[in-house]
Amino acid sequence: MDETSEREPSELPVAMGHLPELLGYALRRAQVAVFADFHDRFSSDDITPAQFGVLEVLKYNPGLRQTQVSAALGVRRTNFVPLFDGLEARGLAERRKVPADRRAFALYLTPKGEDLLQRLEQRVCEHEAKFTARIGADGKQQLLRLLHLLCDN
Amino acid sequence: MDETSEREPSELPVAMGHLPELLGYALRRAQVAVFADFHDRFSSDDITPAQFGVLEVLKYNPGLRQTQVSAALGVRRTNFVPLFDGLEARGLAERRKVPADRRAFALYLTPKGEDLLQRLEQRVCEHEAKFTARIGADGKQQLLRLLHLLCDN
DNA sequence: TATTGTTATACTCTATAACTATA
DNA sequence: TATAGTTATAGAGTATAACAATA
Repeated sequence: MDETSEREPSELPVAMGHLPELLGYALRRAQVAVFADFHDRFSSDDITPAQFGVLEVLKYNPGLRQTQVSAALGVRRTNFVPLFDGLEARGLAERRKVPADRRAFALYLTPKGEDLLQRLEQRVCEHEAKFTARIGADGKQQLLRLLHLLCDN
Repeated sequence: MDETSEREPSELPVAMGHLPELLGYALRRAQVAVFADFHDRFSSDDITPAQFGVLEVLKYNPGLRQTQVSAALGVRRTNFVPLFDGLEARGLAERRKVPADRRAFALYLTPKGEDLLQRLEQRVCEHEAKFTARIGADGKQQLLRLLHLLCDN
């Protein structure tokens, strides 16, 4: 194949227009990059970011009601059911009946879930460190501040 | 209902543990917030962020091959097919045969697509302005810089 | 009547394998 | 043998409606 004529279209860089200046586009790309690294590190443990979030909330709020956990994480209560089922089936967390309200379940980590979470938290720090290395510790604090401002209105 | 005893669990704020300091968690929340606003503004035009990205890339790279467009946007070529089909069916963009390579398609905006994109771009500025108001113009530039550093390695 | 948790379901996104027609 | 585009398909993630048990 003739190199000069063949490479004609593919060697030119693609102009992205205004996309790089759009917050939504930049946020999506960054989120995909960070979640991909999370997946690389934790798929062998069968832990997704959403599952990690549930474990983390239960650690600091043992006994919270199912609907409160799902609301805090921005997951609809209907989608939270299979999400928590997976953790419970693996013995990482459990539902307990609440005498005061027989409709409700209070959620808790099991000892096994606490152990796993502790080990996960250490490795999450390494995951964070990978990206902190790219933007610096100050950069990370600035970034978190700006991201929270974006959400919290 | 007795207010003091009833509110016991729901009135306490939920502790989010380390989640607010995790880049992935903060990025996801911010992205959801920004995309929700995009959806509010553009769902009546049946335009998703991904479709807007395609139109934008075609505006600045008319005649680019299908695979190049999908690669530039981080969409697998197999998923790009129905994405572009939707735009083509609505007369916003089109595939043209390439004489030099009869396997390939070169992609173009139609005049109708150019018109729509111009109107979309104006309204995307309003969408951006909503979030820029929360973090300031400097904040936005800092945020974009940090987000790009996070991806570009 | 309203709320908690659940089921069923549907729609979008994303991911893989395999096909066709060309190169 | 490799590449461009396509099809089929399967798995997540996310959305709504409706139900049973309980408040």
